[in-house]
Amino acid sequence: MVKKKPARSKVGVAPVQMADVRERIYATVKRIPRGRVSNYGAVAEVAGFPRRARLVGTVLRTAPQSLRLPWHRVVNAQGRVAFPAGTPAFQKQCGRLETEGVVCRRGRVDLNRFGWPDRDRQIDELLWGAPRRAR
DNA sequence: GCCATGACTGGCG
DNA sequence: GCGCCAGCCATGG
Repeated sequence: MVKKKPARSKVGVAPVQMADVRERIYATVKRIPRGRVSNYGAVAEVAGFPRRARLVGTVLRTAPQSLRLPWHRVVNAQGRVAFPAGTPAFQKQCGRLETEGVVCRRGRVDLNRFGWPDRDRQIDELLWGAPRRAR
């Protein structure tokens, strides 16, 4: 069976208030444990806004520095740093992750190992019957 | 108020 | 692994 469309339509997406959205996203990002990483889609979902990954990016980009958010713990769904390789932000993010024990090679991290929440790993176990250690 | 932009994502070649 | 594309949508000029 061919899944035709990813159905990325507005259907099923609840309307939200940005003030509330920001609060929740800030809180969610703060909840990411040290030494773990999450991705935009996951943060959005945990915060209660499924399919709003891009919104997380926007919120983080416009977040005041004074909040001291652990934004470096958020990467994209491919487990890669969202900034272009070589940029200051890229290097800073990668560096901070390594400081926390997250292996960041060429802007890439292993979500199976460091991903938060653990849903991905659980899916992996469902598929393979046993935890697979990524390298 | 319109329009381009982007810290996204998943599918496909 | 990489690039391109379509869909989505808040932000900023």
